[in-house]
Amino acid sequence: MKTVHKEHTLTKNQQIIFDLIDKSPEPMKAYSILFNVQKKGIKAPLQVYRALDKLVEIGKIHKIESRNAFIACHNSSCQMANATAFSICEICEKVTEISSAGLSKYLANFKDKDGMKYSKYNLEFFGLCKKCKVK
Amino acid sequence: MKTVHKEHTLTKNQQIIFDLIDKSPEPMKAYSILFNVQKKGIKAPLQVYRALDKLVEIGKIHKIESRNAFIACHNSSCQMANATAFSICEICEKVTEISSAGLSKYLANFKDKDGMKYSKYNLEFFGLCKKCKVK
DNA sequence: TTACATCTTGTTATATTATAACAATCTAAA
DNA sequence: TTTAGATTGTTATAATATAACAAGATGTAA
Repeated sequence: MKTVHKEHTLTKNQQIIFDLIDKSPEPMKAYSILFNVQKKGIKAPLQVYRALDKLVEIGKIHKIESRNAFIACHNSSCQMANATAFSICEICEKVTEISSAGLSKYLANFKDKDGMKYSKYNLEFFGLCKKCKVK
Repeated sequence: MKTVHKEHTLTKNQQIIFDLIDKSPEPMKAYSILFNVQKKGIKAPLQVYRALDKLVEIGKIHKIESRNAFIACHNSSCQMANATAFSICEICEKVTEISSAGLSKYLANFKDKDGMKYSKYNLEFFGLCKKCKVK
């Protein structure tokens, strides 16, 4: 029941909700998650939001801010919690996490006009996915 | 009453709401905007959201997705509507629009692993602003 | 000018997303 | 085994956003 690393130990609710998001082919919204886990005893929005907050915090999932939806992290789990990039299809709403060493290096080293650096960022690209482009 | 370019002509509600946001030193939330324009006859959330939608569409304002708040565009107005970058202070919540030719060039030319390019994106950097860093 | 299409408005109601507050329970480590 | 801290369950409510529809304004073309 326990994993080796404490930082990855999920509580029951967290595990249930993570499993659901992880299996979903698309980002899930909080109340859709709630609906799906009610049969497992999670009945209230707060129970969902608390688990989501924690999962985001430890990097197991990410929030797609422009969609108010959540997806599981597949970039060697939890390392990318503070530096995320996604592509979002404006037609089918497919979301893909971008893992590009070049991009993350560029952004982590970016200095604004005051010379300030930022190790934490969220980038959302919008366009058409391959499938929708063809149509 | 009319400006030279039709695409910049604002309706009464749009103008009232844009002026308010433009004067604000910080991003404004929809219901705070509503509260502030009620004395000018804008009484319902939908009137605010409709104006906001239009102002975002034509690039006069931007939405800070992670904060559900809106700020006026100061990058030669409306040209940056589809390619936005901001720095956000995690303590005082100060938000600054980043206008960096290098950054926008890099992101506009970024290709994902499928070779796909995206002309539209939103980037939010998080950190501490100068003032909050000192404290 | 008139008539039409389109856009914008005003309004009520409601949907969706998220948090406050607090008592009870569980868990990990001393 | 006790105690501090995290997590849970629960009710209520706050904050953000859209649906639906009637009425009014505006541009344009005959």
